[in-house]
Amino acid sequence: MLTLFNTLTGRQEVFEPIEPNKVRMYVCGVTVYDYCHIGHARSALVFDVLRRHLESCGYAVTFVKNFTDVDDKIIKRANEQGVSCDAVTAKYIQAYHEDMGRLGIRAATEEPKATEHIVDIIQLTERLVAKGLAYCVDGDVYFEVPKYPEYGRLSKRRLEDLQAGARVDVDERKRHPMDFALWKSSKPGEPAWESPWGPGRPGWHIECSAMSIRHLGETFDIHGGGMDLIFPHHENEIAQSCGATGKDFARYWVHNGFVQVNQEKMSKSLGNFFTIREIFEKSEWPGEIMGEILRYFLLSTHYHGPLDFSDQALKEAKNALNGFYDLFGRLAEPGGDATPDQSLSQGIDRCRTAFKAAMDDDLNTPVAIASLQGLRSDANKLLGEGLSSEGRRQVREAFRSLGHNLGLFQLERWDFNVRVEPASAHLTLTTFSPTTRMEERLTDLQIENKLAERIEAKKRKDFKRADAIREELRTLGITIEDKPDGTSRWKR
RNA sequence: GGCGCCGUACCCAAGUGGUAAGGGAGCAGUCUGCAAAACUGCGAUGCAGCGGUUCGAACCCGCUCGGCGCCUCCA
Repeated sequence: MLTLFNTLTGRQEVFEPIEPNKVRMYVCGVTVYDYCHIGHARSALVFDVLRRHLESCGYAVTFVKNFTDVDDKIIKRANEQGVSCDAVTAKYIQAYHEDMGRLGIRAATEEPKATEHIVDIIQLTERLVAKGLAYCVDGDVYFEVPKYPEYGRLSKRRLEDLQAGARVDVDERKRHPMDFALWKSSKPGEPAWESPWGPGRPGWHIECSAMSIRHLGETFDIHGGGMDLIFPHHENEIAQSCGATGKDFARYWVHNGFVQVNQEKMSKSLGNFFTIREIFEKSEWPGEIMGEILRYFLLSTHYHGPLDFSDQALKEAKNALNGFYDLFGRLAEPGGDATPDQSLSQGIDRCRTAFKAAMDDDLNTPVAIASLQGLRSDANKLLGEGLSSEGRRQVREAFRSLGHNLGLFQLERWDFNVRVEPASAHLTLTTFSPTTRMEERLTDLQIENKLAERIEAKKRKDFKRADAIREELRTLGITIEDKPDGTSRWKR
């Protein structure tokens, strides 16, 4: 039984979908005017994992994640670069898919764009005007916040408190300082669509209301996004949607915590943010592995809390992952013919049960990972006692199927232990220097040949030569492990 | 000024009333020609501090200290 922390009620609640066996979920995506940073990655990953878990619980999940492709920042960026807004948004939407794809984040069921829903947005705005909840001034349309008495319910704020803290110059044409734009008249050169109020473009909040209603209906199950969206964005979405439909909007509101650097929120103004592609580009590990490391790192903390990003944290994630793939490597080697031990199936069952319980408990991924570590430990012990081929297959399969819920353990091969120089251990925005360049790497065949030579040397008891070969490979980032039967295995 | 979050061992991190999961790093041992990996053992008498409630608190209440976020675009 899945429970989720619901921001709306401020407590963890049992999840019950509106329609049995079906879940409709909307998550606020990104404004496409720049490359995504690791904070975007965390949010995308959290909801990717939520979706995977819902599916593993047997729900048919309709997952909608939008792109905001009309916005002040996009216009600014287009002007700076002397290109059209379309060019800007197309570029960063593609980059989004590339970056998230490298993290193993699956595409949503629907990924609507604001510009494709102008009609829906205008119609929703008209409904609000007709109901007297919105008004038009000089071609702009504003939502009149005091007309919606529930305003502040999600963010637990009172209208009076908000006014006291207002630090922004208030547009005098607005009836109330907190009123927000549904529709903005366009200046010359800006993207514009015809509307009952003249040429203009949508405000930020209205698009999510329009798109979620279009794709999921007026009331749906889960609405998610980063913590910073609670106010004002989600608060405004609720006001618009409920105001227009008179019905409940989303039933469960799920928000993920921030990625921080040195205990501070990553932000452009502080200059302490890392884009996803920069992390991949500067990584000393191959892309597939870096993706899994990042994923493991991002899931090693509960989604609701803050998460500090650092070079060391990444390295710890990588070390932890090494242990798993080390095991998988051994599991891939042939074992005996015996029927798998009973303790094996008990170990796997124990892990499955613990894993499910952790995920059901508000997506407690750190505990879910701990359950996998427990199975790793069990499997290593069984391996020491001589696990059969069938047993090995079963263990690997358990890791693969459970790991699938987190997007982990799907790789066939894991070239790890690429050497890292201590000097590059500080991730100061520009470091991440690879020690072993790809072109310097030995091919598998070259390594096998070296290994064969070393085994010969060992047979001759020429340990000096054997050690020299091992040292030679070690400097190239290859680690050799001798097995009891006289043969060796290697890894990067 | 208002609203809210956080503070658990060297590091990361679970735990929301019943006596501190897990991982990483470290140390010791087993194994090994030597290693590596694996396995075994060691590691918070205490959960920022001080009070209070309770048979019992990291968990509840109060105060203090420290850090952070939101109230403006923001995952």
